[in-house]
Amino acid sequence: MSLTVATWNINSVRLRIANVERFLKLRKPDVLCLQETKCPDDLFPHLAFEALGYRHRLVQGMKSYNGVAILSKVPFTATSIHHRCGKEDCRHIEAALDTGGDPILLDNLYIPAGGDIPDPETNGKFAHKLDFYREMARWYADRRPRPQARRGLRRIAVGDLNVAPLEHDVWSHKQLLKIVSHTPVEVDLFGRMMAAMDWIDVPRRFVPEGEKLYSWWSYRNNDWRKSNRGRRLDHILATPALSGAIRSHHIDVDLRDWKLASDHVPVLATFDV
DNA sequence: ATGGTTGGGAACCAA
Repeated sequence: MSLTVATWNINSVRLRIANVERFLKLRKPDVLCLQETKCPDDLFPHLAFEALGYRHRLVQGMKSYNGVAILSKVPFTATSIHHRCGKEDCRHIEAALDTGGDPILLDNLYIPAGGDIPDPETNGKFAHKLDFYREMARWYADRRPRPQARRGLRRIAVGDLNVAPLEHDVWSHKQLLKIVSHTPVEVDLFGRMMAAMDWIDVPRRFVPEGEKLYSWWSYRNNDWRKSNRGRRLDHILATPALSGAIRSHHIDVDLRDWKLASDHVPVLATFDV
């Protein structure tokens, strides 16, 4: 079957529920992973998703900040809520998608943004971000199968990872080297997390590293398209077992122009599973 | 500089 997974930092699911519905009707992903829902679980707009056929939902939200949700047409069996760095701040949930055969494990991640100053000594938010990456790298390393079994491990990780790892994942590599999201220490830790599971960077399968690719544009630009000072902060990763199943990707840039747009746009990938 | 949330103004967070 064809499996399309979408990830979107929605920056308040209640405020932008009409945009979410419009997107789901337009692209019809099988699974949508949201970050920054900013919505306690008892207020989550379940009915809107139920009405569009997203009957399987895993939601972990809190008041004001963070929050992640997996909305799926595909049934999932096992689910996990992960607490990271000793906090319960709603940044990582996991579901096992039942697409026939072995389940496909799906991680929905909202990694800390890290604040303004890229110094863990003076900025606790940046320290938290680095700790989160270290914890994820260790967690994936512990789950990486032995080489002879690696063929079988089907896992997808998506989300707002708040790091733009490649030179052309930002509008100016040189000018962002000291800006949080593109500093060498973050890019190194991103690489360590990638190596821990042998992750494939799905969009970069289709877009060469020399081409610009963004999923986020600041609200603080008058004309985001004209200035085009973007960054690729939202990612879709897949294990080598899914390498031959990757069919296509799409970054829904035009949604940045919708009324009441999020500063992030959806990233989608389609697999033949 | 802009925007969301909370809470009823200003602070915190986003990146």
